[in-house]
Amino acid sequence: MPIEQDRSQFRHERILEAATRIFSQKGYHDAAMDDIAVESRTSKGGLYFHFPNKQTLFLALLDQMMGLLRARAEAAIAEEIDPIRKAEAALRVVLQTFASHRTLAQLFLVEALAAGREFHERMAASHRAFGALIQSHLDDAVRQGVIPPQDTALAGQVWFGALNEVVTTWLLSEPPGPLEEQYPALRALLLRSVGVPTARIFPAGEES
Amino acid sequence: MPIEQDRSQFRHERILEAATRIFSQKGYHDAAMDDIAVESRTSKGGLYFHFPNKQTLFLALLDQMMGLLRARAEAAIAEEIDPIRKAEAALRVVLQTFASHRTLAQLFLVEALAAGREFHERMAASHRAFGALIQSHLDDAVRQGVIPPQDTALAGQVWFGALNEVVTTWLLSEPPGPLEEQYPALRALLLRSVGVPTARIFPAGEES
Amino acid sequence: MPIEQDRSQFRHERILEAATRIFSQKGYHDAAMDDIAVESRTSKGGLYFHFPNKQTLFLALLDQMMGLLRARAEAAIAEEIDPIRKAEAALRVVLQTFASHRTLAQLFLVEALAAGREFHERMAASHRAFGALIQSHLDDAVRQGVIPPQDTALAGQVWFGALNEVVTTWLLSEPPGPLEEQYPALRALLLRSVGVPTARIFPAGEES
Amino acid sequence: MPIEQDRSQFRHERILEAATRIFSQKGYHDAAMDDIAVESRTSKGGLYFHFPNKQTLFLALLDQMMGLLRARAEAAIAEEIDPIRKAEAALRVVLQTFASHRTLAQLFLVEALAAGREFHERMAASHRAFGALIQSHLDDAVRQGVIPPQDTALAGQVWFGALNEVVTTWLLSEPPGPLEEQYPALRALLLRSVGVPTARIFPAGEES
DNA sequence: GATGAATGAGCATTCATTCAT
DNA sequence: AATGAATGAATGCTCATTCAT
Repeated sequence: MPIEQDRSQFRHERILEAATRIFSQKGYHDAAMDDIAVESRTSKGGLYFHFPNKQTLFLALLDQMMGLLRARAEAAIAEEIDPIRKAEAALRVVLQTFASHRTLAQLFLVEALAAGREFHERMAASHRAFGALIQSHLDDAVRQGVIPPQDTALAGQVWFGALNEVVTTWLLSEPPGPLEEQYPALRALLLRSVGVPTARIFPAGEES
Repeated sequence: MPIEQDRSQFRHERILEAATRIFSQKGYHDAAMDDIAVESRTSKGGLYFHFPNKQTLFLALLDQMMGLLRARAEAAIAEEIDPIRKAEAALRVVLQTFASHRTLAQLFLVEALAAGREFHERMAASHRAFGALIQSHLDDAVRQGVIPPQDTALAGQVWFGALNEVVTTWLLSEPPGPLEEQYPALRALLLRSVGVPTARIFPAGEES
Repeated sequence: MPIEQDRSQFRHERILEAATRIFSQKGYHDAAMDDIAVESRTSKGGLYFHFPNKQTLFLALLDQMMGLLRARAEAAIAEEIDPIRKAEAALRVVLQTFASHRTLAQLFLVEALAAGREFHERMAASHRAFGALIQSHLDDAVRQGVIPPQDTALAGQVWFGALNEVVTTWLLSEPPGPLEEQYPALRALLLRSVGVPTARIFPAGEES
Repeated sequence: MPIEQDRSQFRHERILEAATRIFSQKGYHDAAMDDIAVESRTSKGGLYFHFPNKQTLFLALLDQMMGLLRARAEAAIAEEIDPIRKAEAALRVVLQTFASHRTLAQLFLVEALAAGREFHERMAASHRAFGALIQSHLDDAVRQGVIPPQDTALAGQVWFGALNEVVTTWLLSEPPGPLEEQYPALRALLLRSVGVPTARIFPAGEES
């Protein structure tokens, strides 16, 4: 019954979209399953047919988003050869993705913590994953002698924390300004933080 | 009736302490006013006499904590003359304070977001305040020519974001390791990020 | 605050009465906590203040009823000296109590099983208790040589089972006839079952 | 299409068997139609094709069981000539059947009440039927002068009630002991209850 | 000031039943 | 005949907040 399957899958996705909207509008706790049912033009029973409970539905959203970020980041990284440029690419892509998906960013950076204890471990894992990604390329850079030996694990955390803060500030500011404009300065700060020579940071000498 | 006033104030504080424990144990949403009433050996009515509602009680906690952080930071800053050392002092003190008050850190960095929309603006303000503190000293450093001109507002955000991430990771890790050991490396990264000369970062040449 | 206590206790009892009515009207499962709240002129929250959940409320009812039966039976038994007469008294009193409290009987004999697994053990205990009561007096009778040695535990069960069946049939019959008229014949059957001589059963020789 | 008919009938039976298992495992209310569908390797739609609703499905089970009991009892009764022995046979067979089909007994004696109001009349009818069966043979016995004239309708009820209690106690006891061992003592009690001479009850004089 | 009983809106979840395919 | 996705009414329970005493 491919037709039925398609329809079911379509509804599945419609629910995910609706949930994204509702959760990021109202926050995890204030979002009622009823709201999501209405928004996805489904019945409450239909919702529960596709997702066993509210928590799982929210987790599905986070996982979906992690997948998106990871895929984009990996694609961008693959296009670069130089390890520093790889790390830069990861930073840039995540910033861009958040910039163009404010709703998702809201979910990922704010609501995920707000959703309660159960999600903390999951979030910690996401943060670790991003940190590890940066770290691996910084390690390459160290190996190649581009930057001095250092605590690259911490550097990964610092990069993600900085990104996180910039995006969160943007999320909580009303009205939101252009997030992407922050990228060059952020890039400069973070590159400098790991000891990338100034010459490499400002190729044409355009110190801000 | 100064005695009664004392008693009232004493109870006020007992409630705050109890609330701190309960909120950081259970999280904002899962903490019931009942729990706090019991923990503070008061009645529910008593609670509501001192605080008009749950939100306000939680806000009082955040404000108290902000006050503590601010006081400590300002004291530490006042002891330094050099602007870079002032900025460093702020960073160090906040890290130390969180390290020695895990419960407060939990509340401030995790639960505050979890508490819902109503707190977002407040949190944004806290973040801005810390960022501005760092920024002001970095601006002095720029003025003195110690570091190059740059987007010091962003730098302030980056410093706080980095700190935030490091502490949060520590909060969510089981079992928690020693947070303060991270300080030297974090300091180095952040000083370097704003262009402090390596010679100043590692005075005796002890590159890690 | 004895006044408040009184009021609270009064409400407690009003809830129990309302619950008795609703449960025996609709049965355990079809009785909604809402129904009971309305019937007891309370709010749902008020209900839950007095009883932590539906099950506990129902159990309180059963316990209350067990207490009533036990008290009446013991009082009646205490008035008799002869062990056979004591056993008879228990039988008679329980029959009478059920006859005059149809609602309670419904709850005790029908709904208690219908309420589900969780109550089975409790019901089994009630049955055992009644059986043991009969048994103890039959044992006395055996000891005194009034009736032959026999499996008095089983006899206790038989007596209660017989009573149970007669009452249940009456409960389920529409319209209900006079239950107490059944007593003499039931008494005769049960006395004969344990070997009480016919002469003692029909003192004046009034065989039915 | 006899083959299809067979298949349908086969499925019909598979559903009944599955329902028996599920209902007696979980009880009427906690048994979900979904559970039964899975257990019978059918779909929910399939279930509803064979039985219009949950109630009807459960009734079908009860009817099936009543039929089994009736058939066995009648067969056993037919083998006896003496009316007392006929009544005894009915008693013995029902006890044996319950003893060897614990699941069915559970359904018949416990869950049937738990299933709610709608089943009460049906159950009453079953009880009446068994009572009437006993009664008819006791009436014969009275007519033949084997036992004294008495309220045989009540006696039928007493016999069934006693049996019911013994079996139910066994059902609710953990772990279940051997039910059939109770038969001789139960028989003696019940025969004596209707006035069967002791000599007939213990042919070889083996008073327990 | 303090108490704690009472309120009631709110919500996640279940499940018998339906029906398009 | 059979499937299983969808429906939606029903319900037990929670908890911030109020208020008579």
